[in-house]
Amino acid sequence: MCSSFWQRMERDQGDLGDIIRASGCGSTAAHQMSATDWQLPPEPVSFPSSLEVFNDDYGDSLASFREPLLHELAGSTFFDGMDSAAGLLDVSMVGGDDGSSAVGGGGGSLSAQKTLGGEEIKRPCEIFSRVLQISPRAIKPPQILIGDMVKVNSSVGCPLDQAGLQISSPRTPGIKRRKSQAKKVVCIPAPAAANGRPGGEIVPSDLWAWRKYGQKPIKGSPYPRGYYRCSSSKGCSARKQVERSRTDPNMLVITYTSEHNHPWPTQRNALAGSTRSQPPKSNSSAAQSSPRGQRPRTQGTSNEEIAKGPASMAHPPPIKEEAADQVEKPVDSTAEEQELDQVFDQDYKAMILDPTQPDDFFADLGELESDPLNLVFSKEFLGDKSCDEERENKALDPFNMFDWAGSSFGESRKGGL
DNA sequence: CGTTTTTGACCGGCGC
DNA sequence: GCGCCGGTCAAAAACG
Repeated sequence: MCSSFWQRMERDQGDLGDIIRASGCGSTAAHQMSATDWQLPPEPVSFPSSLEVFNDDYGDSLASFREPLLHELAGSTFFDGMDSAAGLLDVSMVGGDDGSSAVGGGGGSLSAQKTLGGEEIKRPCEIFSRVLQISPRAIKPPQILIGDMVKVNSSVGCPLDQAGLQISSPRTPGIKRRKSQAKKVVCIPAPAAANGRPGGEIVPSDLWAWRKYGQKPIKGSPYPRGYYRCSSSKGCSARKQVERSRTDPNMLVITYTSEHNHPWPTQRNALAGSTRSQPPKSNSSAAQSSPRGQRPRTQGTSNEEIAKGPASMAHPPPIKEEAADQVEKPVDSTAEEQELDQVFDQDYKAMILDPTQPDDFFADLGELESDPLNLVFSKEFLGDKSCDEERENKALDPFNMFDWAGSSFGESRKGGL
């Protein structure tokens, strides 16, 4: 399929350190989950489904690609379906300045990576390559780099630049933030945005446990940016920022900063307070106007503006805590939402159970023992299929699986400044 | 009780 | 030095 990609990679290895783009290609099984399924909207919507990964890691390249989300998104048939619908799947990695950030840490191999804990994890090779496989389309021209500034190809759906997001290397004079931190930027479709779900956006979570510690409105963007830090481990300095693309609300821009200093959590370490029921939409306005600390905690989703925060993100599909994930879904979700969920479930089931999957995805996953994703799939999808319908639906619920949840977008906080 | 989200306040970098 | 802006802190309240 996309073997040409790797071939090209080898051929252009010198440039890969700077830019790697695997363009999506079209077509996959017609019954696979489509972009519309992903977004939930009832009708096809042409959105730029792209996954952009920028690595400004100063040498810590893809090898440091430890974000489960990236792996999931990249490796799952999830995006495969999206790809088929949108006809585009972009995976871009902009390496560090030293050029040593080629895929696989210079070795050109993604077959193995080390966690900070020294634990060797096998994976990216399979998963990532799979992404490439679903993208037989010709490789796009390299992104445009202006100095150290990353500029995203304008044709790409995830306009980081448009989102006002700029990643610069520490060398870039004038554009220097507090610390020269490694950053990985991922652009993914924002389902909720597309379907106009009142609850606000839905942000895909990864297998890490994230705790939201702040949200700020970003100048020039109607959407606030949420700040999350890893709560899997106390000493972990990993952080991520989630925001919507300024110009393309359908896209979410997730910026990962710092690295996790611990292995992937095999179990959510905390649930309390994380799974909040969705409050009635009616009180959202009141909640927002309420003074801090006094307002009813019922804001949540409901809203219009403030969604149930990425609480979800704080709950990576727990490899063990299915119930917790299920709670992600609003207890009092509207009929509309439930309907959408059902549609989603059906499509997703079709996808998952699709025997015609080009690759034995699960088989490969089986090799990824240390990969949480593997655990998730094996347990939630493969093992529970015989259970009751409800359980099945939940288990198959892509939102739960990827631990989607509304993020707190919207004008939420006007303060902060 | 432990964890979460929310959000105003605070801090630091940057441009003028 | 000042103001703007982004990122973080921390108190309050909610949740299981």
